[in-house]
Amino acid sequence: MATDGRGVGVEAKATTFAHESSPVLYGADPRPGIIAVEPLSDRVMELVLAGPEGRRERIRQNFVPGLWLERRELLAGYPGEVSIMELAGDGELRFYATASGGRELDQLQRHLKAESGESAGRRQAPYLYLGDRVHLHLLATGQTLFKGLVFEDLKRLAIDIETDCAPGYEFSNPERESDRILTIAVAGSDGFAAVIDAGERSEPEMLAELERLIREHDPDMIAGHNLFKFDLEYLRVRAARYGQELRWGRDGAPIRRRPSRVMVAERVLDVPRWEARGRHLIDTWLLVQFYDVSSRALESFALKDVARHFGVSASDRPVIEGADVPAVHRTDPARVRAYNLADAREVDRLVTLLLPSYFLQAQIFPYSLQNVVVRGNATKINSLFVREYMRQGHALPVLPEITEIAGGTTAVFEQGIVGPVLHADVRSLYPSIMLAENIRPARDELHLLPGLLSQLRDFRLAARRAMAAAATPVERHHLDALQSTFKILINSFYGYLGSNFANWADPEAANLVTRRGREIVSAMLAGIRRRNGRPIEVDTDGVYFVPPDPAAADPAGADAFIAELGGELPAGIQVELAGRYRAMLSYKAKNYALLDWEGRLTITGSGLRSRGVERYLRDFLYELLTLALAGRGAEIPALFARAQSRLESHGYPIRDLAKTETLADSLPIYRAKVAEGARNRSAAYELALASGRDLRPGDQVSYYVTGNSPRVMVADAARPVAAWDPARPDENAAYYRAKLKEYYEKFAPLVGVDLGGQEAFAF
DNA sequence: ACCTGTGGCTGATCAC
DNA sequence: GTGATCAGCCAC
Repeated sequence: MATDGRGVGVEAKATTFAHESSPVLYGADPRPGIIAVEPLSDRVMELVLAGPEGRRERIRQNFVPGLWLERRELLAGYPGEVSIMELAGDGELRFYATASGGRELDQLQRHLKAESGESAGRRQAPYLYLGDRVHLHLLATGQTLFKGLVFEDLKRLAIDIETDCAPGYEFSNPERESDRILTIAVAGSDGFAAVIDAGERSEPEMLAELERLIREHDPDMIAGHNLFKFDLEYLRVRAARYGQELRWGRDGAPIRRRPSRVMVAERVLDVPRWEARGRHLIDTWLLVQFYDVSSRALESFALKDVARHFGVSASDRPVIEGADVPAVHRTDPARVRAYNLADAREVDRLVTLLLPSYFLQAQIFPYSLQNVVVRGNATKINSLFVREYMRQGHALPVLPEITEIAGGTTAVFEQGIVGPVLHADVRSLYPSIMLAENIRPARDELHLLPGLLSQLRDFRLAARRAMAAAATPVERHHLDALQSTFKILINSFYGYLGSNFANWADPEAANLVTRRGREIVSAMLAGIRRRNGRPIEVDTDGVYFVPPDPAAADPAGADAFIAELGGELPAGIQVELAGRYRAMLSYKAKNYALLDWEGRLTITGSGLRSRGVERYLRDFLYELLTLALAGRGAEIPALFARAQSRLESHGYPIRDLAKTETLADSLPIYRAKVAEGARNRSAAYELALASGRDLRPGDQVSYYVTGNSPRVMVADAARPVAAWDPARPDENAAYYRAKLKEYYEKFAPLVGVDLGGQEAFAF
């Protein structure tokens, strides 16, 4: 084995332009072809490198970890070996201390914690310790993963298992002897696919065969849907039955598991972390969680629903009407195999859709692929600052004090149905303000932020231009992934300024950005009004308004109107026409419905389309709004009557009546909060507790309401959807009818339907 | 040990 | 019944 990999040939395909040459963005070490970085021991890192003809080589590097200190005196009395370096500049963290190995660094950190009484990461801590060794090594060396490679250079293997379930139980449990693994399907990017079948092998033989396949195909990444919470755990527990481990590491090391939390927007998920040395483990369920933060379009996170959403359902999937498939055809081995293989193929297609953006980020940020996925954008941007300040021997500032930051303007000026409507939007409002006014963090002595931001903007423009000129669809796809990744980063810089846990955050600068934003939007509103337009609703960087005359609603007229508006705004601020609509229902702030000129309806806002609302109500509202905005309001009472009678005749599938909620607290914490009176009881948690399953934050519970009265305590009357029996439908029709009626009475008058007679007098 | 932000709406529960 | 509070979801 080589001791230094610089001579290793890399079959890298050149990307279209030289963005990777920016050391601040990509790190100062251009070493290409790094597939993975793994701690081999306390003092040695192992790099997996792309070699000729798809081969993989391994080299070793010294690992010299360090941490930052405010004062030398903190080291007083520390018995271990430390070498200390004084840094330039005004930052408080002005000493960098290196230890001889990982264990020694942890020991040093414990000393500092005891000495200062503060743990790392706390605002007052006089030191900065980073526990992620791969991160630290990449920071210190300026290396990043995947330079000079394209996504397709990585060898992928998708995996999925089907398991048995004892009669009378709703879920498989690996601890139950009978609930053995039925099949294991694998599908590789090299076209390889196979199903390991319980009909042909004993369970330990199946596990050994899987291990052999992994060794043979030697994938750089192993992916699965719910891999972390289900498949790996299931395989591990079954393997343990036979005294086996899952030796999936590149060097044959067993995979390791540890508990972990992942923050996805407002949610905290309990997801264990798994490591297979020298390979990346990818859970598409987790990728989908992050995707959904911006799309909010997924009905469920189950593989088949997600595959359908992305249009990647495997064509060879057996068609089964109605219910969940595994339960139906577990008894039919051929179907289990086919279904299982379809799952694995879908997983691989999801990986190719959702992972490339993270692949590109891993070329930039000094993190492992797994951590690039789970770390927040502000944390990742912080790492760029740390890396460059470190390279220049510059001191780091401590975390700023927390202050309140005011947000964007939100307002509704008119409610009800209006039209036609234009949507004017300031292009990249906050980044544009930051660039136009040269807003940067006060503590950024090296002036990194303005450079990074303008560089990213230029790279993005270059990528978009190259995209337009791309010779092949594959190249265009790469460039699109690149430009959209840059866009995500560009939009993260404002959030960075306001972040609570970033060394160069600057609440004053963040407040300046939002204040300018409010001023710009208010200037835009004034411009619309001066031209006799009617603003309907505004949110942060965009305005919906009725133009002054019908001609301005035409494409040409709208463009001209928007151009005039834009002409009045400060230099560097561009207004664009974000949409033209035939009609709009303005309901409340951040809540509206739009009908475009092709007759398509889009609904926006939690009050109108939350997944927390039962599907039958959402569908009813969708149809109601479609009729209302199309000028067919007279048909709405009949729509209501149809839905009412359908409820009476149990005509809705239970899925349409059910609510699905995501658990946010762990069950013990929920119980404690309820006991203290800190929160109310809630149906989802009560059912989770009653199920006896090990449900965690991030898991979902679907339930419906039983009983006869419209006024029931939901937390008591709820039953799991899986317990619903079509032969004896016990859903509370009175409850669901009352909810429908409330909805009707709330929205019908808003869209101009006269509730008439008794209904009207009921007020 | 980990963590980007503010603003807004609704339903369920519970105290009054 | 009413209002307060919490939790959950969503827009940007």
